[in-house]
Amino acid sequence: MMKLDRSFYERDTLIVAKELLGKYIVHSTPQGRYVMKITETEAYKGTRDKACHAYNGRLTPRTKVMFGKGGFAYIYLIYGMYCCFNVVTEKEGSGSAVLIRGGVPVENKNIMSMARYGMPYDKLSKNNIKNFANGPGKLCKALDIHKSLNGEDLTGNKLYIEEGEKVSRFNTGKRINIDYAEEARDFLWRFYI
DNA sequence: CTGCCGATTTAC
DNA sequence: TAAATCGGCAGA
Repeated sequence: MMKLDRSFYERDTLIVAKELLGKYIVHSTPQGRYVMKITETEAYKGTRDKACHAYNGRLTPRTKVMFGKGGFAYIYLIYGMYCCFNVVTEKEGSGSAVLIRGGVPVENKNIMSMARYGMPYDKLSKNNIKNFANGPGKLCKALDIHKSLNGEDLTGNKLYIEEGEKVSRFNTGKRINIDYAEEARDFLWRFYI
């Protein structure tokens, strides 16, 4: 399947966020390929977006990757225990990214189930399956994505995104858990299937 | 250096 | 409904 190249990511963050729906995230490891279809994204649009870590040009060791070229992984630790996986978008200096908020397993469900729940996929309850990766922390756990992959080039061979399934319809809503972001709180920058 | 708090998840 | 849990960031 076709890997997305730099030009895909170096576009408007809202467009990238929408077009990422249905695409496949691939984490290639010695244990195999962890593959998930993206079902939920949120756009964080640079220095003018009060919900974005790069708001007001805040350039710190953590946000540095966001200010780089599009098509790199921005991965950070949240609440001291969960990772969030983002795709850096637009041109260098923009400070924009798309948060991958949810997905469903596509291939190698067993190794992902082991990473997520510590048990094989066919042992999972209906609830386990429903909650497999319907949140950014859960998705990272299932894909075995951790902070050491921060800054990884998504046009490389370790962590990348492939063409996936065609998505004809999707929903739009407010971004989750950014109540502090004043007017930006109401932007409809969350997209989900 | 100190102190607060978060783009969450899970258990009670 | 609230605890878990700690790195990042701002302010002193």
